[in-house]
Amino acid sequence: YSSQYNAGDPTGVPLTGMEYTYDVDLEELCPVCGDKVSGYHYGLLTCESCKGFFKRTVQNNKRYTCAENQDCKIDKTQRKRCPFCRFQKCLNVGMRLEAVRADRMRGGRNKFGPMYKRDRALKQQKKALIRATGLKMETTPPMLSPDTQTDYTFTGSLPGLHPLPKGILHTTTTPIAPTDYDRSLYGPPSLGMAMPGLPPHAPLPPQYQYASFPSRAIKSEYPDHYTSSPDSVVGSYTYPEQVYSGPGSPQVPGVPQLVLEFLRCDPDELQVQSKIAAHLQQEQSGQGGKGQERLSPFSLMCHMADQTLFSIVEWARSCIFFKELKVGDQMKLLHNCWSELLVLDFISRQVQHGKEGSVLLVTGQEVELASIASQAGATLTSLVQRGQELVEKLQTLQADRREIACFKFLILFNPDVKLLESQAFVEGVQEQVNGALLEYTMCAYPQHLDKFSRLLMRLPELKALSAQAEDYLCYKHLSGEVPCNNLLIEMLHAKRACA
DNA sequence: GTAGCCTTGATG
DNA sequence: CATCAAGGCTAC
Repeated sequence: YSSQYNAGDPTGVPLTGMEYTYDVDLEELCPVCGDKVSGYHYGLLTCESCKGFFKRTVQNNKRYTCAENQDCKIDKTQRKRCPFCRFQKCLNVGMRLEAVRADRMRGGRNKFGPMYKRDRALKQQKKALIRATGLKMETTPPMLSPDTQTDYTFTGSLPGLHPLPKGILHTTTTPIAPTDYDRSLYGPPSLGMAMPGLPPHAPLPPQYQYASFPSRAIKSEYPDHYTSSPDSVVGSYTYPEQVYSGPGSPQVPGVPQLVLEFLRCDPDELQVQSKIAAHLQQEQSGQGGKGQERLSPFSLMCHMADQTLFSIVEWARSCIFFKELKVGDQMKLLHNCWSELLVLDFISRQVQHGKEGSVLLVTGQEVELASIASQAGATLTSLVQRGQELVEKLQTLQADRREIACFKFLILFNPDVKLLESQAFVEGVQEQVNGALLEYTMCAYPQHLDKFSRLLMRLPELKALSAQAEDYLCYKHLSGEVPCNNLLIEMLHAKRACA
């Protein structure tokens, strides 16, 4: 049923990507039926009728059956025909069962309030960005689920608390500490203040839900058959981590502790997106006094890559194992693999969200492959092409978030890097990560026993691709086309200096 | 059962 | 006091 994912694009206008697109607000349409949105309901913007339908279904614990093949098209005119498929779609697009109140209390706010607020802010930011850069937006931004949020409450060290190692960063921008403002609003209050030294898995107080609304009540009220949509749904990358697990629930079976830790280290995608989008906007408005002179698409991409690199460095510096290393070793490792991490970041975004025929940027902007082919040079086009081939292979393999998270560590802790103070440690980490990834793939995908080795085979390809990308960047740099004060260039120099 | 409009009440 | 997402009501 995930084939209906793209239904919210009634215009079908093949946007060329690089030009200003008229503000036909696709987001104003209900993701379930395409009717007019009346506000946020049960987790996302929907129309009034789907809101009511969802409420009735959940409150009255309704069960429907589909007379066809459970893949009925749901639109404004046909939404009444198959409630089964309509409800399926409601769940698929992300409507939240927990937002229907078991106690039927009226008025007030629930825990989604801050998420709505955040989503609004992000939408506005994107709108401003589209004006500034002239790039098309992704039509269906993934909404952050509060459940996912709690995964990130253990932030380790905040970037910005310590100055970055001298030499790695002294460019125009200083990294801004992520606003933990929102984060603390989502998470349980006690977690929001995550005390230093507190074990990340400390038992949690049982209730942060609605007052007089025990979380257990939610589970019993709305049986699993709603929530447990098996992961086997092909291509359903919407909310892979959404499985509801109550506070203090035991760890996810089959997922090694280390892999869970890697996921915890992963930065919040929307936060990065919003930060980089804001930065680019600022960059853009600083150009040409009357706002007429836009940055070229290429230099825009450079800035984007540059900012992504910043976030990658931030990620590395705060994540398990890496933060134990001396700064000198940290730099050596990063100098060695920055481009691979950058390419992997791009690739994994395409694997998870990418639609065929276009690529998704860190900023949430979407660019048609056709427009790249027509506007970019041959080298860049072929780079993107190779990237897409790798994306397809990873999609075929069904590489998931956890595996990608392992990839990042395998790349970062490269035992081939010479002259490390903690050579043995790095080798040890590499081995541990390999073990964890193997264990995970065997447990999670027992039907694909060779998944581990197939995944590993992609790493050399990634390396080759990133090397090619580096060469390209070097060439562009030599011809003076890369904006100066660029972390990319600094990394490039540092690496070539080592070699 | 559907869907448009109404009432409610915590939040800022 | 305004906002706005919850639930409620009711003509179709």
